[in-house]
Amino acid sequence: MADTPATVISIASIKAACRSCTLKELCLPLGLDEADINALDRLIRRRQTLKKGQTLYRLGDSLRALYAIRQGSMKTTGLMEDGRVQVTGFHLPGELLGIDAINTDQHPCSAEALETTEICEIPYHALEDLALKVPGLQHQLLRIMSREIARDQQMLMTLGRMAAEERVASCLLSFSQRHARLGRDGAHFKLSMSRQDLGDYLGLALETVSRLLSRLQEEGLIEVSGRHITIRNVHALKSLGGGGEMDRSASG
Amino acid sequence: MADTPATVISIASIKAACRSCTLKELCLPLGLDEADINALDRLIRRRQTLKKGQTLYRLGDSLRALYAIRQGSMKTTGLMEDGRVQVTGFHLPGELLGIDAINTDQHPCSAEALETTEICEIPYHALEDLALKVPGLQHQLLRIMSREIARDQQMLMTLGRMAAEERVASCLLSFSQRHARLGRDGAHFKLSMSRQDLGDYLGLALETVSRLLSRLQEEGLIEVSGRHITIRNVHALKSLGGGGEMDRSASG
DNA sequence: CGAATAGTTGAGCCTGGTCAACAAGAGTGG
DNA sequence: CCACTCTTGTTGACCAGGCTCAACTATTCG
Repeated sequence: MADTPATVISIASIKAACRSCTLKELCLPLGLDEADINALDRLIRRRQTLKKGQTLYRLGDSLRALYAIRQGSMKTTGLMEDGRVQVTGFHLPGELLGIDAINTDQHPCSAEALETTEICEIPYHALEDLALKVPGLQHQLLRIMSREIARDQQMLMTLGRMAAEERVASCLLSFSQRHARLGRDGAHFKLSMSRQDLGDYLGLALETVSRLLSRLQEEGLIEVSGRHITIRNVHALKSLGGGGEMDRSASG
Repeated sequence: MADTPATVISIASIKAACRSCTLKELCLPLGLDEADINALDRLIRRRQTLKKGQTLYRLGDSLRALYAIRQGSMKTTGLMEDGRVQVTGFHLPGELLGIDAINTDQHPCSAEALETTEICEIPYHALEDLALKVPGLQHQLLRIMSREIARDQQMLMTLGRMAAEERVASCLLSFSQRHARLGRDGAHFKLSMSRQDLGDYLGLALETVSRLLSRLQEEGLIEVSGRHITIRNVHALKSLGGGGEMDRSASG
């Protein structure tokens, strides 16, 4: 079985290559031509698989690479001295992690897999160098960072000005839209995070999240069965949650 | 008086030039050498002065330029359909506005002057082009955007997990630190925004902000006289507000 | 100087947090 | 495959932080 290593490597690298990745229109390669994607490909270190609960990096780690999610999901969390947690984001395939570390070369948050998750590792300094040579890549990188800023600011509004029920509705809509963009059913999905995680994301107690999911179900807007969510009335949900996280994203 | 236009223009452009700007170590020019700063200078459109209440751009405006604050202060605000407001940031000299618009080429928030404010306008597409040629500029741009993401995520923690008194303390510390970085007295400063603005930033009612400023004064941590704030006990304030907005900033 | 805006303080209420008990899944080993 | 345990989720009772409404005071601005 050790007689065809070249073939094995080649198959592996094709599988992981950006140019054959179904996510390339959602990820860094967006807008790049074949040659540029190949250049990007050369720089990407091959896949890494994390199991549920494993961390990709921790608060304070120095920045070595950015990470793109191929499959699965992650959460990023910030921490206060007294142990209070804020989930700063849930991340789905095609999304880029670690960009908040560029400023200080240290990660200001930790990233943990919510389920078995596959990751592409993109050495950061090489990426920056390549971005100088590939205008489309620089642009896409700036766009992704700008999108993250706009998303976070939308989240500031969610936390600062929305009532608890609105926050939960907004969050569900966001998941729904992001699932749909991945080509999945936006009306039915499974949450990969706990009620606690949702509460730490939405600035609510886990009991409140649970109660509000129940209430939204009673109101006929959704159906809940543990972590399985079915959207029953998108319109009513939107009138509560303000259209979800606005995500005038990379494809706009 | 119209007989020396050349001289007048020249003086004006020297005054506005990045290379002679006291803020260059806090702004885009950080880390650039003389030649690169000059290239950046050529691209910057000259100063514009906004009076209190004037807007630099509004939600939905298309992105033409980024803006650096030379003097004064601004707030950026997001809006919900029903009129609820979230202040997404207060901005002091040396800070860059508009980077959240890169993603969609449209500003997702409005920017309004809190007092008489001077602005440098940096045409965005020209800046992106220049960043391809000047590695230090690309890096600084990425850093500034990364810093904004880290700041916003810190703010998510403030809104999601801090009690009202902690939020106010954290906000005051942040102002204090940013004033100090501008070479001003970090222990005594004048707020340029109303209690309403602070509330819209911190996710609180304006009455709550007012009450908590009074309470912090009673507790001996600060002195308040209208918009004049004196920090009396930084340590106690930090133990409340968690060290202010972490701002391991551009100079790190 | 008067009007309008901004800030302070009080009273009462309500949303969402805390504490607690229980139920339902998920993972493990016999 | 089932029993046991541990984790996760649900629901209730009660409490309190912060919001709303309101009256009053202090500034700012014309």
